[in-house]
Amino acid sequence: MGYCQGMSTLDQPRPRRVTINDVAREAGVSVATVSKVINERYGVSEATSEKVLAVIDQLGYQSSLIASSLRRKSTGVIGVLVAEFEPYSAELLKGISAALHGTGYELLAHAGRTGAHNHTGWERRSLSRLGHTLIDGAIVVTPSMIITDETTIPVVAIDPHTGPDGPMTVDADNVTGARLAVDHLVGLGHRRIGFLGGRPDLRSAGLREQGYREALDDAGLSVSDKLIRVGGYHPELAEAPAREMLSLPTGERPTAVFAANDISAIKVIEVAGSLGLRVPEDLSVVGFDNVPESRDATPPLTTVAQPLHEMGRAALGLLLELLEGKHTERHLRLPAELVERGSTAPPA
Amino acid sequence: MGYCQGMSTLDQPRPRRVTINDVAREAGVSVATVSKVINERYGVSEATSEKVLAVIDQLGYQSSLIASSLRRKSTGVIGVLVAEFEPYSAELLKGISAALHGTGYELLAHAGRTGAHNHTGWERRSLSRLGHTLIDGAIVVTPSMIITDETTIPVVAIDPHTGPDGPMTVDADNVTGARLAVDHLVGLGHRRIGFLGGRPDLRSAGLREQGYREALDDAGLSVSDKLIRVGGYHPELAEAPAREMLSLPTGERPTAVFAANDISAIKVIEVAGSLGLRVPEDLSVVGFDNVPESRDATPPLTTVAQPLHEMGRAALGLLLELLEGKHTERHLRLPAELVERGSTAPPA
DNA sequence: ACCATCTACGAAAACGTTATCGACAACGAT
DNA sequence: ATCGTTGTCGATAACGTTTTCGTAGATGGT
Repeated sequence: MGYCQGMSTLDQPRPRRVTINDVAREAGVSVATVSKVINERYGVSEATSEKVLAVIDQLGYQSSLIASSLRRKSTGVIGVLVAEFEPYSAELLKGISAALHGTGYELLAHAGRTGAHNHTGWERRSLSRLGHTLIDGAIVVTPSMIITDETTIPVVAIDPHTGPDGPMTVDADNVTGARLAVDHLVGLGHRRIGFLGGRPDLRSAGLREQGYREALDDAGLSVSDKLIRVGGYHPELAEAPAREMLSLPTGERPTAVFAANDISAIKVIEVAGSLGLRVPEDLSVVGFDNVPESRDATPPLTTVAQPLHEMGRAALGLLLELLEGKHTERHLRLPAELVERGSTAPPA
Repeated sequence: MGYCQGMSTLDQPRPRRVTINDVAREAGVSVATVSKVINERYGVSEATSEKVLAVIDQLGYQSSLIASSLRRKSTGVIGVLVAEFEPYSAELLKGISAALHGTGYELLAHAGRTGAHNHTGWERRSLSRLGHTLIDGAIVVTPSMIITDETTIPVVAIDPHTGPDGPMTVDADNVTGARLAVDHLVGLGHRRIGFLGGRPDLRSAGLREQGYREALDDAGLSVSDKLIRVGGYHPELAEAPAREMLSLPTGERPTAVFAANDISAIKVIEVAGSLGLRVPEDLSVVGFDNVPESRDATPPLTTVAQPLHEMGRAALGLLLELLEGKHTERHLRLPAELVERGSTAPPA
């Protein structure tokens, strides 16, 4: 019996988009001309240009990114793929976002393995889904896998670079960073320095161990397997190895421990306390990452900081240059920095 | 003289997009049919559907979100506007991102006042720039201003709601949260409870003060202006008022302080220490927000937590319902929760 | 006057989809 | 046979831009 006619008042009538056509008609020119004015193309007189701009202003016209993206073949959006929104990626995002200002690009953040969907390789799927269409390029943070360059769009990874066939990368100098930490301890006079490793599947963990070994070598100190333990990125995973190492008989027990990440380092401090060891008087501890918690630990943790902000900025820089066709460095390595706080002191 | 022909080998020839046309040709059907298959529209036989799907798979076809966005008038992207990527917004993003799984929507994060561009009202500009085209709807986090509904797209704010004319909102129950904190202190036996306010321009700060006053009233305790100080969201801004309050003569000095945010609360603990007051023996302290630092303070801070994850999820839920035309609640208020840690105890 | 050269502009063809609508065949019912 | 009906399918017109290319008019040199 016919439709309910009153319904139409319910959906508030959002005003119809004002298109380039409206502007053209109002200004008495063709759409082509309007487009040229917008994009500051050559070939339009001063007079008409002003007139068109006036109309644009008056009508409040905004060009449709979607339509123009379709025509040119780029969207002006770069994607950032992170596993999760935690402080580490947040700081990177901050750097990227800051560097984005004024470039005309937008940032599309995509979190991968939220929830139970912890399938490795989510990066590849996300990239192929978004990359074909929505984004011009991507920055992927600590990928769970090697991104091969088979993707449609340029990619730069924030990750230690592996081989010549991998994607472009930006990372902090993990080896030198670790050496900074160990050199600091050596400089304080420590001779028995333990190492508590990080997540074994993370390449950065291996590099930090390498830095540890190199630093000891250079200092003429021997590397003892008894002082090296593998840990993880969770407090629980660090507890047992930390306790083992600190329970060695005096004389064998390290006077200082370098942990591959702050989470583990803080656990070391805790375990030390439970064993009656004072930090830093009886045991010095250095971490890596400079997570927010490290500042508030007791004592505040001496640690190695990655220049996350700059890394984000650099990654974006690389990506943009790639998008603009300039061929540049394929790998950028930024220096890590030692942050001296209260958890280190000369040995007793 | 002709062009340099060798150049073409330099730009690696990214394979031409495979379009819906290629699929149609290969499958021996029309593009319309392919489109119907993709979108699971009614009116295509089982046989052709399978054939088309096979071809799609074989060719690795991915439909262009840009083109389809142009045709339908929606992009399947929702934008999240945050002032900055800090733990607070990161947690919200996490919730939103988790809730996004399976909806087919993507998340476009946009950070507003990075760098020196701290103009209030950036939300409006960002919304009008993105909203017209790139995103279907937006969630804006603690806007610096009231978002009027004049925007082209649906918006829900994560913010205390103000009046009937504002946008849809989701927030934590600041008043009840504050009452939780004060009730806790009252329950412990405190009678002189101080309040250290937050950033005066934040509506949440006012609501927390209101909760403080209500709780005292209900407990039959008088509200004394001498025990109320205005602070801010920076440690420095909290120091002077905290020192004033704690320097009152014994008998007037509060035995407990409720601070409108953790930053200030931690400063209170610090100041207390410098005045020779032990926490929690001589002074109980409760904060608000449950920032990461609160867990690592000494002693660990008792505080009120906002259910950020759920708030993000709820905001997205509201937005999606709005996008799908269902009219729902315009304002959602989620309960805050008291997190009891070590900074509170009965008075001496 | 005449041609050559510019400049300013517009018509029209893309870009890759989706939605409408009409065509056509097959089929059952009269 | 005739007439709906139903079930598949394809032409085609959008969606709002950008870009190419042709053309008309103005300019300048002989």
